[in-house]
Amino acid sequence: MPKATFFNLPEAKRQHIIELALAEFAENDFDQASISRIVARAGIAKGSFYQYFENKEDLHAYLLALGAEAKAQFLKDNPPDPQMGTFAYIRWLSQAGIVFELERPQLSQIAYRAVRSGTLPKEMQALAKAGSTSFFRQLVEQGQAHGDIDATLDPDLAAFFFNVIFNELGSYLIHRLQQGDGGANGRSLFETPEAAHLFNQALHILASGLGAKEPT
Amino acid sequence: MPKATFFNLPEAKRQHIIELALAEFAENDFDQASISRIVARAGIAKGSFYQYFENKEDLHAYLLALGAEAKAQFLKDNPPDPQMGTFAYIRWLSQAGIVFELERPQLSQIAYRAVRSGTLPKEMQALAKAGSTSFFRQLVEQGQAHGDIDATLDPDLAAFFFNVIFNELGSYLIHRLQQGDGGANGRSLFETPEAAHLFNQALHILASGLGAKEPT
Amino acid sequence: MPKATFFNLPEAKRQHIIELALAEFAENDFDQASISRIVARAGIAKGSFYQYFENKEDLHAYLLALGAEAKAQFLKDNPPDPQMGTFAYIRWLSQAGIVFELERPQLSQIAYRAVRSGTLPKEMQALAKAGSTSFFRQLVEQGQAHGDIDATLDPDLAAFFFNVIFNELGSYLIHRLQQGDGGANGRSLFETPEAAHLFNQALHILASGLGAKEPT
Amino acid sequence: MPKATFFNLPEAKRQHIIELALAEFAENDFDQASISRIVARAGIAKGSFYQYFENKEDLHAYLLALGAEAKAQFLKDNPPDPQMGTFAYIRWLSQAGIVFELERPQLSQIAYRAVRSGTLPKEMQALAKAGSTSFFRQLVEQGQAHGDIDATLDPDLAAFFFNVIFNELGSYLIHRLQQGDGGANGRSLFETPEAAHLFNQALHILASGLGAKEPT
DNA sequence: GATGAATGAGGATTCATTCAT
DNA sequence: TATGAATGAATCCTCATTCAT
Repeated sequence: MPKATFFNLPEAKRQHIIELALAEFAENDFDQASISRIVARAGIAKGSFYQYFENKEDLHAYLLALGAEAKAQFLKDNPPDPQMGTFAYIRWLSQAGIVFELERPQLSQIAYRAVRSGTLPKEMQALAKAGSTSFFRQLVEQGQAHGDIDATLDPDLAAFFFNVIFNELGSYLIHRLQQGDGGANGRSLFETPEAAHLFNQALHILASGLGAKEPT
Repeated sequence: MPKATFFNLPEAKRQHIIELALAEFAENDFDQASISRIVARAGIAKGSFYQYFENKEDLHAYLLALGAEAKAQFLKDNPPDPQMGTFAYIRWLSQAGIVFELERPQLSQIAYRAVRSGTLPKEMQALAKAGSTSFFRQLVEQGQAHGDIDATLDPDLAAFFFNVIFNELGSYLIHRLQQGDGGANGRSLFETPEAAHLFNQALHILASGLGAKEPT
Repeated sequence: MPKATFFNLPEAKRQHIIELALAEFAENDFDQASISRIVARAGIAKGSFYQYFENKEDLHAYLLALGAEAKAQFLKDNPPDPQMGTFAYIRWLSQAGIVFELERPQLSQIAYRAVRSGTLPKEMQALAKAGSTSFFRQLVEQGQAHGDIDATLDPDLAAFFFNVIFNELGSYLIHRLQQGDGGANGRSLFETPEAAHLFNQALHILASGLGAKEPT
Repeated sequence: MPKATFFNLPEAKRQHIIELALAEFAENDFDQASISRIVARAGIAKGSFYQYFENKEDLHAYLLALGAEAKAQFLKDNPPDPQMGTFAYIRWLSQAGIVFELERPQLSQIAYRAVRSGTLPKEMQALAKAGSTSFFRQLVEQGQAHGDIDATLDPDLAAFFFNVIFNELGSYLIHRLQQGDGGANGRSLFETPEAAHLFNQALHILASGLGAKEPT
């Protein structure tokens, strides 16, 4: 955790540092990210950095935490219909994830790097993995209990499918939709008929593959 | 390419160096991998390394080439039934990939890192990426032509599903099956009823999600 | 340019580093000069050097700049008589060059090496070369216009004579006068009758060879 | 001196090695010249090199000796008119030097580098310098005895003028004449009216500056 | 006599972290 | 609290020379 010193900083200065740190860690893996670059750009002294943070890892962990918090807040601000079934919920979650990625690309990118790095210091790696895994695991179990998801499926395997598609679908769609698109960003990119069509198909594939089979 | 000097080395010494290099690059991304560490462990002089290889990149490329060659050989040794349909083909490919990963985990890991790094020298990156994307794209189009895959699906999106599942399923299954398993490795780990069951389910999910819908 | 860090150093330390660097680059060509040697002698950490300078080239360029500045200052402090003719001007310039070389032999040596190396970074080389060449070229043209220099001479060839004699005469005289002289240095060495005599003869040779021929 | 082994080599092989070594040392200063490159290009083993030569310096000294020998031979093959005066002799010597430089540029270049390096191992430097100095010194003394050269001049200073002009004039003329000349080489470049004119002027300058003054 | 693998000190440069002011 | 100079181990890479075969 950042030291108290950091939180005593004037809001503007703190934000400035965070923004530059986000940019650095969004563009570089942990090892490539450079404290020197951050402080140089932020215009603060090297030593000051170590008055604010324990070390490089401390800053990184803090940014990841910021990302988690921002996403949680985002989901809370875009709440699901409490009545929706499992696949509608997944649709909501996935869509929210994509919009979040479009609106806060740096936070998403840092989290993405962290999960895929293997260089993640210690607990974070396990934590992140366990987090998403157990979340989807729960989701699957509820879906099976409600009859939304094929109850004969191994729940962990089903959770794996949700997890991996959930993780990659956003990047795939964004990358694809940005092809030949000057540089629309944010929500707008995703509010096109083509986007809706692709998204529907993806969800349909998941539903067909994992959904409960109707008795014939 | 390694220099002639390297290939003139006694078999044992050459193997020793390769093994240590594989370990280093399997555990570290290109930038983090350390030539110093390799030579220290191998008990050779720093200078000797540069008698064998042009530079760090040369060694890395060689290891990737070794991996590609080993995998190609492996697939040739475990050929598919020429008559099989799309999903059977995917099953074969996926299974072969998993067994290869179990038997040569370092080679797989190095290739995996390389693809996900963006630091790949020049052509290799494009080659690898284009390779897998266009490969699955082709597979999907053939499947749609043969009636194996739902022809109404966007072929690129379907290829994405194959691609991502193909990339991640192996790691997932291996990781899961190794839980609570002292350290069985290679084929044996994968020749259990549980493994077969999970694998069948995974393929079934794909087939249900992406397969052609029977007319009712 | 050296970093701000360097200029913030205590005067004494900065001077110490500069002196050692001057010695190193005066005794070695750029490639042979060793940063390791400099820092070892200066008793500073390798890393500190790179807090002061961008890199080896940065230090080298700085020393060259110091030399250029020192020489310019020196010439300003020993101004020519504004009325003097071409040969008197050459005499003044040459004498000043020699005294400067005696007083700041390292600065002269570094500049000399730089000009003769061909390894000069980029602009400096062209600058130095063009500088001296075009400078003497101008001088010759003015001399010819004023009737000081034989107007039938190829001006470029005449400039070549000035240039080469100017470049080498100093070293020659210094080397010669220091023979059998314990170690007088600076101006004193040059303020002897012998020195004056040799210098007069050299200038006379030039004037006879290049000067305008009196109509008989 | 090269070892006996070297002189026992088949003529062709020996020549081949010499040519590549000449190329290397003509293009690089002593320290930059690379034994590795030479043996690689010559297709001989590293170890063999050290069977032929004591070390790098041995080879370098040998090449310098070859150059000296070749030049001596060249001068013997283009003998001066035994009756000519000092300036005619200088003219002949200078012209021969230029033609030699045009015909054996590598040998000239190596000698030139050696003289101007200061890195020259030990004796060679002194030797080379002393050699040319004392040669011109002798020439001047003879010229003064014969009344060709102003007897009031300091003979060492006069020798310096001959020496430096002699050393640099060739390069200057060659460089100048090759401007805007596709790539004529050898003697032809020097057999033009412009070349003759420049050469005449240069000699005339020397003669006017150093020659005996006619009593008026 | 020929080979070529082995050596190892040396080169420049980077960077997270510490510490005295 | 803020500063920023100091550190030094670590990075990749080069090259003349030696020595066992």
